[in-house]
Amino acid sequence: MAASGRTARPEVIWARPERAARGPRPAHTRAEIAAAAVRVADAEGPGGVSMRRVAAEIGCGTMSLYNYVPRKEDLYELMVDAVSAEYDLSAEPSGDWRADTLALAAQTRALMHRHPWLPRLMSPAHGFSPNALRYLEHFLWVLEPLDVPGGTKMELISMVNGVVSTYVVNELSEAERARTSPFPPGQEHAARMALLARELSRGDHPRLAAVLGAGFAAVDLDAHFARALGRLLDGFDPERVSPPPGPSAPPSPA
Amino acid sequence: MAASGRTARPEVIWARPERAARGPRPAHTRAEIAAAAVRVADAEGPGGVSMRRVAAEIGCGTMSLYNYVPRKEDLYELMVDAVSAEYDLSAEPSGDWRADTLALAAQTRALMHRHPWLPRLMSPAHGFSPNALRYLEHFLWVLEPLDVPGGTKMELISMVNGVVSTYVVNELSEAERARTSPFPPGQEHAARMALLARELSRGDHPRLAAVLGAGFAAVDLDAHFARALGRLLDGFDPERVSPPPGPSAPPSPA
DNA sequence: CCCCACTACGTACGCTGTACGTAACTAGGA
DNA sequence: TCCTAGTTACGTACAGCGTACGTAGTGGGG
Repeated sequence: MAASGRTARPEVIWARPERAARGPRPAHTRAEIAAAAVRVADAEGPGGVSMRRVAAEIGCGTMSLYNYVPRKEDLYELMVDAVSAEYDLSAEPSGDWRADTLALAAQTRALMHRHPWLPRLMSPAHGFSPNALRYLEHFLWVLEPLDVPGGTKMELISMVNGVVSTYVVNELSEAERARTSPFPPGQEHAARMALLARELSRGDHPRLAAVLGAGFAAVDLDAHFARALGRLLDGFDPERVSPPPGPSAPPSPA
Repeated sequence: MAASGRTARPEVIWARPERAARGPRPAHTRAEIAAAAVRVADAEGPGGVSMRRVAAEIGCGTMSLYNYVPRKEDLYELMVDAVSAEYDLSAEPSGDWRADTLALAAQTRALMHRHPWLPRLMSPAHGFSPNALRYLEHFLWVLEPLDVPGGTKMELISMVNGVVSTYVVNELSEAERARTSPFPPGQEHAARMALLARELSRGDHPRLAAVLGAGFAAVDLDAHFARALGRLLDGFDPERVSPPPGPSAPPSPA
């Protein structure tokens, strides 16, 4: 009795069988739908992904989509899993967990460059899609030479992905803004920079003015990225970090 | 001629004067509007923040809000700046940049706990609101004892905030999901965990099964947080990291 | 063979951001 | 002092959204 019928299914989409046992064969597949949604998001940004738009893309009525995807959130989950299939995990770990981790991070970065909506649509609430499992398993394989507890490895994976995500979002924010903004490209950014310069010239924020005035540009993004991640990994490497004086965080006795 | 009238202003909201020179005095202030929006977001989640809802909250017509906030995006910017005012930056840096940075990160974490919508609404495209400048300036002050170039300090700030954001999003994801989900609390999470267990018992993903099977729970979140951030800072500390063998990232010659 | 679960899809509802028109008001210039 | 131009306030309207629901039609298991 409780919550029967067509509504109120707390199910995870991965628990639903792709093909039902009884009825006529569905006209589309999950992969097809996910690919269509990814195509739309790539072309028009995440805001362009609507149930109507995706349904039109695969050539079916809007509400038919709900036979495959109970809620829009699940469509997002399908999309994230679909692009996660683009990871090339064919190579065996080299034994150098640091280099392999950097390579995985570079793949994630490239993935997010190909699909700029990924950071926004990826959520820890999704977690554990088929390709996410594949990825995690491979990452743990890569980390096997690293001599730390399993929980710490998960922590490392989470932080690496967080840092990569943060980095890419920063990296792409201006481009994405330019795409979204209804104004001539660069105009908004120019306005922001002019305002910032005016604000900094007021004399408050002297340290910020010094740092920003020293010149933004001419940074090698790839090297920057590798360096930032390298720093993070340094913190996890028991062979590189000198043993902490205190237990963990406190640098000196109180 | 070009784009005159009431539309097409590429202006940043912080460049608009709060009170116009000519017309009647506005009935509300920016701070009042931002506070109302924050109140709504705190109570009903970021999805509850609509122009109509906020307008009703301050007791004015929907379209009147557009006199203060040209686009909804700007309302978000106001909200982020408003809660950024909650940073307590009154204490002078202690000279121990590590401890001070951890304290700032703890403030950010607490801020995000108070306002769980913050990570989602905060965007690098906003950047440089008044309170963001205050925060950055103070952070750079804290980092003055750290002997690295200014650009590296900005990198550190960005990465610390990215890691904190990632950490808190992970930390709060289940709670947020429970608030959003139309199903009984915990039911969805339980479904996900059951599916995960079933999937892991299939025998693929042996490493993941080993790590996750070793027990999730009973972790001290605060210690976890401090440890993760401490690791990150280790990577920036020239006194703690042994000098890298190669130029930067590559661990050994090819 | 037949039944019924399942697919497909049109309609409709409540919600969103916001463009636009109009009326009231107020401060600066004549 | 009055006039006028710019601003505030706000109702109406439109396009688009997610999705609940009703209704045909279809095809595989008992």
